[in-house]
Formats: sequence, structure tokens, C-alpha cells
Amino acid sequence: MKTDTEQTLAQKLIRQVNGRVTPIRLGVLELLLNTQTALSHQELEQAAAQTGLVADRVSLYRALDWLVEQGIAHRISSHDRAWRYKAQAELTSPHAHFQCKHCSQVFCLEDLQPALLFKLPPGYQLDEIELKLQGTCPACASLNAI
Amino acid sequence: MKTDTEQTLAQKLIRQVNGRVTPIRLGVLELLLNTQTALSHQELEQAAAQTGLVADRVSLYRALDWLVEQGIAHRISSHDRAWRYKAQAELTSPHAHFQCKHCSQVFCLEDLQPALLFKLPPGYQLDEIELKLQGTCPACASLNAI
DNA sequence: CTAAAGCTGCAATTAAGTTGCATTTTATTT
DNA sequence: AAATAAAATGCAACTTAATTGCAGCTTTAG
Ligand SMILES: [Mn+2]
Ligand SMILES: [Mn+2]
Ligand SMILES: [Zn+2]
Ligand SMILES: [Zn+2]
Repeated sequence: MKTDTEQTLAQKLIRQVNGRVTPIRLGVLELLLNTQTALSHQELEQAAAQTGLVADRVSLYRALDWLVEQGIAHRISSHDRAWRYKAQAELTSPHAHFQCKHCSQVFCLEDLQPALLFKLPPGYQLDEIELKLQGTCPACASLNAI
Repeated sequence: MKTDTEQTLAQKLIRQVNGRVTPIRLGVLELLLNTQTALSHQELEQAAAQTGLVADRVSLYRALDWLVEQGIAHRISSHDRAWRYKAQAELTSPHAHFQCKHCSQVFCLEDLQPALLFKLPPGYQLDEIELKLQGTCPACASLNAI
């Protein structure tokens, strides 16, 4: 499930920001790198259990927070009030996310960068852009012909 | 604080969708119409108390849910895990929102409609677009010269 | 005026996320 | 190969937004 290359990548990313390499951080980061969709805390906890990673809930929260602080992972707010997390091999520019209203999964659409064509009203200082699309994902669409 | 015109507007909006006109719905809708920023549940509760509207927390939640279901109000997910609600006199098209990282207020930017220039990957069916910008609002910027 | 449908209040519950503190682990220095 | 300081972890308790079930009360149609 996890290749040598990927393991090395997680370590490299953590060392790049002068972070301590711990089993929890490695395990979490590998999952965020290898999973195609963004993971909620709960989904991460289940995935972690399957890979044999033992960690307290709180430690997972703290590992996720740390990865986001360091810019290694990013998080997307989802319509079920839970944050979802994803990491990429390369530093990613701001991009859109798609959340399926049926299965709640969140997909990174990295090719869909919000064009900064718009102009903000005067006085507003911009830090972050979050373009979130909602609808039906390909899997759900084909499943039940919604 | 609330004019005759506005009161009539709230009633009109509720009747347009064949909803029962109750003091709570009226009070909540008037607040959502008259407040410039989108209100969190907590902010609404405080505002309601000031206007003399008596209502249980749960009833406020239910009134908000109902207004959103009916398309009279819309809600925006905010970075503090609380939904924020706003209503407009006219039916509004999808637009961007700006949340200040300092005061957490959410502003509707109705003139900033996300151009639907982008193309979604094949298979994804689009229902809603949420473009949320984050940064510093004019008030916070001038206050502390951040 | 009456009745049914639909709201509301209250109490209990859910679920994501946070906090404080004692203990363990990591990475660095000797 | 220790010793050490700094940082990460586990555990228990806590916070807070939002939800649920149900009895009682309002609204509206007839
Ligand atoms: Mn992403
Ligand atoms: Mn808005
Ligand atoms: Zn789906
Ligand atoms: Zn502000």
C-alpha cells in the first residue's frame, strides 16, 4: 500500500520544515498523500487503524494541525461541519474543491484555479481564496443514476 | 430600527412560499434582512434578545433551517465551524463571500459573481458554487493598521 | 368557531474539536 | 553511548454548534 518512494517523500516533507519525524506524523502524512480524496478526521482515524498506526484521537488532531500550519497539508471546510485534509507531493497553488452531496467526499480540483479576475471592493485585504463546488461525484452519479 | 416596509417585506417573502407567518420567523427574517453582515446563530440570538424577540435556541435553529430550505435565506460556512445566515430583498444569484480573519464577520459580495468560465472534469455534476475569500475587513484594517 | 397541520419549548443527546498536564520520545550535545 | 532539553503524545475532562423526540401551543383553512 505504501511504497518506499512515498515513505521517503513524507519524511522529506517533514524534514524540509525542520519538524520532528514521528511515527504519527509519518503515518498521517502518508495517508493524506496516498488517498485520492480529502480525509475527515474520522476517515483518517479509520484509515490509520487499518494501516496499524496506533494514535490517540487528540494526537491525530494535533498532527493534522501541524501539517497545515507548516503548509504541508491543506484543509477544506465541508458541509457536514468537519474539516477535511489533503496533502500533495508538490507545493500546490490555490485551487477549487468539489464536495459530493451524496457521499460527502471532497476532491481537489487542482487544474481549476480560481481566476483572480474579480476585483474586491475597496478596503478588503485578501489572504485566501476558497472556491468550493458542490454536487454529485462521478461515482455517485453512475451508482444511482441521480 | 425596523420600518413598516421591511416588516411587510418579511411577511411577503414568507407568504410567497406558502409558509406560516409566525413571530419567530418574522423576527428572524427581519434581522437577516436588516443586518449588513451574515449572522451566526449566536449573533442572531443576541440580536433577537435586543429586539425583544423571545424564542428558544432550537426554534431559532429551526426558523433558520426553514428559511434556507425555502430559498429565502442562504448560509455560508465559516472558519469557526458555525454557519452564518443572510437574507436579501431580491432573489440573489450565487456570489462570493468575504470572511474577516480578525472579527470573523462574513460579508456578502453580491457584485462578485464567480465567473463560470472554468470547466469541471468530466463526470462531476454541479449544484452549487461557493467562493469564499478570507482576509481583513475594512473596519479591522483601519482599527489596528494590521 | 373548530380542527388539523404545523410550530415551539424543553430536556436530553450528538459529534467535532480543544485544553491542561503528566509522561514519553526525538534530536542534539557531551 | 549516555545525558539533556525541547517537543510530541496519551488521557481525561471540557466546550460548543447543532440535532432529536415529544408534549403542548399557534396558525390557518373551512
Ligand atoms: Mn485541495
Ligand atoms: Mn451571501
Ligand atoms: Zn459522491
Ligand atoms: Zn474584521
